[in-house]
Amino acid sequence: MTSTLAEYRQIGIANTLRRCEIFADMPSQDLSTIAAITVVKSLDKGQYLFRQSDNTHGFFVVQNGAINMHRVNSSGREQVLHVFRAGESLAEETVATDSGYPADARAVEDSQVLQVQKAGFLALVRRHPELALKILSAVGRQFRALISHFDDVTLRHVEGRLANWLLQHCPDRTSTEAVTVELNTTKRLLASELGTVSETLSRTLTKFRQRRLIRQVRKSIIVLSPARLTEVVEAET
Amino acid sequence: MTSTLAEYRQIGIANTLRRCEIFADMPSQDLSTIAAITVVKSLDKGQYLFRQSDNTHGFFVVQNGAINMHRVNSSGREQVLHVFRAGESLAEETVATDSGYPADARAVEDSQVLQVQKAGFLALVRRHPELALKILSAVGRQFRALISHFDDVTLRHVEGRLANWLLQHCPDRTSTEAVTVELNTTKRLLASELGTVSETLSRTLTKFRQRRLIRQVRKSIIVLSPARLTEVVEAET
DNA sequence: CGCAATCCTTGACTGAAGTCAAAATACGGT
DNA sequence: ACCGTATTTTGACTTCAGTCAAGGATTGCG
Repeated sequence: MTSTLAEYRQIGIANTLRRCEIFADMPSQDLSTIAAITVVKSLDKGQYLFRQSDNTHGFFVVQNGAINMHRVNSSGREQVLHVFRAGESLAEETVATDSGYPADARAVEDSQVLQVQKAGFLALVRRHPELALKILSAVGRQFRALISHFDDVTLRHVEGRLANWLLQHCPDRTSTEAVTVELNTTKRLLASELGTVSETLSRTLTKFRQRRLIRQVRKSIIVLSPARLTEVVEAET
Repeated sequence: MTSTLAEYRQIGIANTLRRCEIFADMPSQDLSTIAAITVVKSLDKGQYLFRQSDNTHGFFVVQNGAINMHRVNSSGREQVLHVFRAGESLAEETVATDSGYPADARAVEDSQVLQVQKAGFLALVRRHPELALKILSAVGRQFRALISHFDDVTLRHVEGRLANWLLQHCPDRTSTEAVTVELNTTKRLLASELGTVSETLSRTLTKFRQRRLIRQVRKSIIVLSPARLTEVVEAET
């Protein structure tokens, strides 16, 4: 009876892991080995998954919800590094060092995350070297994503960033067909993902509306012509 | 005769590698295996080591000189990610993927770098899994450094960044003894490392001079009291 | 030594975007 | 439907830092 419950738990975990790029093409039996060293954490909205100063005990895979990784300055202003959603992994680079987490991470919705525990994972890596390469490639992805976000924030204006964000939610950036983008977060959160504040986001959306680039209905944004928005991104000084 | 030359080359390479954290505590014989898959590249000042779109063939260790890794926006403005100097390694995360380099890299002084070739290195990793963990920990370091630089640039003012940079070149941040920091680069380059332009750096140095925090003699900056500079960093709004 | 080229400094101006405040709108719970 | 709370929008203002321009200082080279 207990063993059946444990098996279910394992299968559930394995299914989530499979949705993550690191584990996507891993044989099922290896996956259950990983599942065995994994624990589920439930977080309420607003609760911290980790803080920069915490000791590290593994890395995480988001099962559902959203985890905001960020840094805070002394006056309380927050810089969002990334918002991780279902299937994304975070803090993988901590498995090889004892230097703490790279930033703070907080649930911005009620969330469930899997924690793949460091000790067990390291033991596994020693037996399966390809696993280290998988992690390395995941960390590389994060690294490139971070750089892209970095130069987005430092090298472009809010207009360009927003246009880009909208385009990432369009199936085809070159089409001239209207596309509806659902905004399933608050604008405040979107603003901070874009590295700005809600007032500026609001004003920028207004500009786009006036230029007939978008139309807004409640929490839906209708991109009237992805192609014209693409021009905005490229025309950026 | 030729074999003697080859041996010398190997030894020279091995000595450089040893100065890099990744290879610091590696047995000499493993190091020569690495040296065997390593080539030396000489770059003139201004010459590119790689561009973002290039195919990747390995990662690099700086032997001497300085390599500026950066991104450029459409109007030509550059955001420096890091300036790598002797003993530092870069682009390690490319060994596990085929996604190109994360940014552009250019020599800002005449430089020599070692290129550890990808194919050979990957073969080695399969035989020595700990090597993958070494690389992973190096990439983790880069990742954290990049995040720190990111929030420095987005979350602090030039004043705080400069103060911090000066303090990193002081043996003791809390001392009240004057310390001389040698500026062995142009101010333009320092400005871009700090994520600003030379005019702003110049003005900020002037402010510090007026507040009697520093004194300038040619290319030397005398920090009159590291402790007082530390206050500047912490007082940052 | 002297001149050109680069680098650095200073001033005046500009602009993007953050802050504060207040009004307007949306939303959940009873 | 109604009320209280949270979110969004708008306006007025501020500020940091970038740009442009011009003058001064350094440096290296012939």
